Amino acid sequence: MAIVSRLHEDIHAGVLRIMEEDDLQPGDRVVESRIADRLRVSRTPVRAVLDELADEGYLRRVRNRGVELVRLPKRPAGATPSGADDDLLVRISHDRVKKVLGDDVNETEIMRHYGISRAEATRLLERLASYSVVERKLGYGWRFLEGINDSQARSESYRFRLVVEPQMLLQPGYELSPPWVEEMREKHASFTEQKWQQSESIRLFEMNAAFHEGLAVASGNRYFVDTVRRQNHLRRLLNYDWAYGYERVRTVCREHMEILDRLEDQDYDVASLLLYRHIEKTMELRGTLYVQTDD
Amino acid sequence: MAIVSRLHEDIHAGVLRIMEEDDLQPGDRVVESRIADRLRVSRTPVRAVLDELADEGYLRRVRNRGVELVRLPKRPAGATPSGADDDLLVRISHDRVKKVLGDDVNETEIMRHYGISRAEATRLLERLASYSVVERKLGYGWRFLEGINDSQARSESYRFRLVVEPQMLLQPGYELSPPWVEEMREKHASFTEQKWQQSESIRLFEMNAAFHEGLAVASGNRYFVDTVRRQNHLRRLLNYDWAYGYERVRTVCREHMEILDRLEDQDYDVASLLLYRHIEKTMELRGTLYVQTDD
DNA sequence: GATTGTATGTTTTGAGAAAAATAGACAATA
DNA sequence: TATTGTCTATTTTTCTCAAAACATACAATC
Repeated sequence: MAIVSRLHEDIHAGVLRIMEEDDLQPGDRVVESRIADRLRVSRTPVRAVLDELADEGYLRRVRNRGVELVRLPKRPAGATPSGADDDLLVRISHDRVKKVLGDDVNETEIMRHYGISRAEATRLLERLASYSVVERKLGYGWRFLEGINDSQARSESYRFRLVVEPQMLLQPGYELSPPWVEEMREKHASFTEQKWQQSESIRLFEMNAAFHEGLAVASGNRYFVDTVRRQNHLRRLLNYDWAYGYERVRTVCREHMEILDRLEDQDYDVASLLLYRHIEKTMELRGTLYVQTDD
Repeated sequence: MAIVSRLHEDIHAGVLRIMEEDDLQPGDRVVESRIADRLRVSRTPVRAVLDELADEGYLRRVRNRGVELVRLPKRPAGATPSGADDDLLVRISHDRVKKVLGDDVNETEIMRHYGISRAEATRLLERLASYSVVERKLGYGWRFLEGINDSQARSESYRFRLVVEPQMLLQPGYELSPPWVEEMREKHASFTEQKWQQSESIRLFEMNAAFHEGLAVASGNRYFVDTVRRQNHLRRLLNYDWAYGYERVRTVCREHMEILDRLEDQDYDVASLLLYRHIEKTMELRGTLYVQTDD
């Protein structure tokens, strides 16, 4: 009855989220069909996940009465929502940078190298193609686009973001969701308060990505959201090291908070300008830094 | 020996392009291995395409001497580069708008409805997902994202383009390719000179898409290019009718030419502003038009 | 009357074999 | 010596079938 499929993982996360959202207390009943409806899924896989949670002791199954909450499992604060697929995507990109993979690859090579099925290999390569990391050759095989990791690609990405992100704050009807702002403030605080460790860099990256994505969501325009999300994916593949120290972490957090402050005051023009400067500054730092660290 | 696969189609187009680029004259030899190298493909499929062209009488095969050009096949002026896959993509979107397909679909349904294999159905749905037209449900099946065709989505698209497209003309190092400008001028001229027919609307759409994409390419920034390309794909799925008359066609062509004029004069600021107004005007026209024609 | 438990039908996924298509090597030829 | 013709190995695609996973209907239970 263990968690097997993608669906089970998703539902597992979904059940936790719903129980939190509904502020369920120990003893409250968890209604299987409600959850299924809200996740737009049938009861079958929901039931399996509930059984799983019952086995782990978080829920209790009562014959013919369904399940009731025993205690909420705590979600790790900076839980990465990325699936197993994403990890492989990152691994492939890194192996490319480390020259483990050559300019050209074919599906069979990926299959064997990472021990996955052909279908998976195809899916991965297609996703990498959608991020312009690889492209399909006319015949068999794929090739990595040159300059994946050079300062050129990075600079293009920043210039692109400089155009898009500040403008999305100026869209008509721009509106942040207060709970999201709340959550962001908490997460940022946790970084400035505790001591900085290199091992936190992934969590920091994810928070950063979530910040920019959230700003896009508030524009109410799906194309801004798509765009920011794509750029986040791309950055996840390329900028995997946080090469700066604690000072930079503090600065980033402070700048993010300033932007939120302004947005909450509906001072969109200033917020937009601050976001512009924020991205610009990162671009400049990257520019100087990567001269040394690149391959 | 007929053209079978995607690769053959691509190579067919590639061979024609190369022969044009190299300005080959009747009697000149066509070197198989050169073409294969330039297209980054092995000789095998190139050979098949050359045989095909020989069968059609454009090339002549001489035993142990390869092939020589007899006459260049003329490419239709407004050739649509879209494959058979794209047609189905459009059909599915339209069937959705016409309510032939419901909110939710599954792969089997698509398979049966369009008489295609499972693999194809999956591919199509995944592509539609990459354009945010459908999304995978957590369990089995896919669902159309609401508002695919309502004025909301359209308005979001225009607002997004208003931000991105004018700015890309202002990127450092912006440079149009003279041959491309030349080609565009010719194509536009062909529309203003001849009588307007509704049947030309697809060709007009493709020219329009190529215009905007070309402006992006000149920015030298892959992310602008990706973005414009995605928007073009999306518009291909949604705005399939050119609902305006000849007057509007002329206006669009004139505005495009004005933008090219300014760009060639390196007057980027004005070009950017003109492009902004151009998109804005289209947005306003669409807004009034679709109130009547939308479901 | 809503919810759970159970059974059944559908849909998707996965693995493996056969077929199709492509890449690459080598000899023959001009 | 470069290019073509020919042949073989490799890769990808397609198909089929079984198994897994999911959706749904219906009876049982509170």
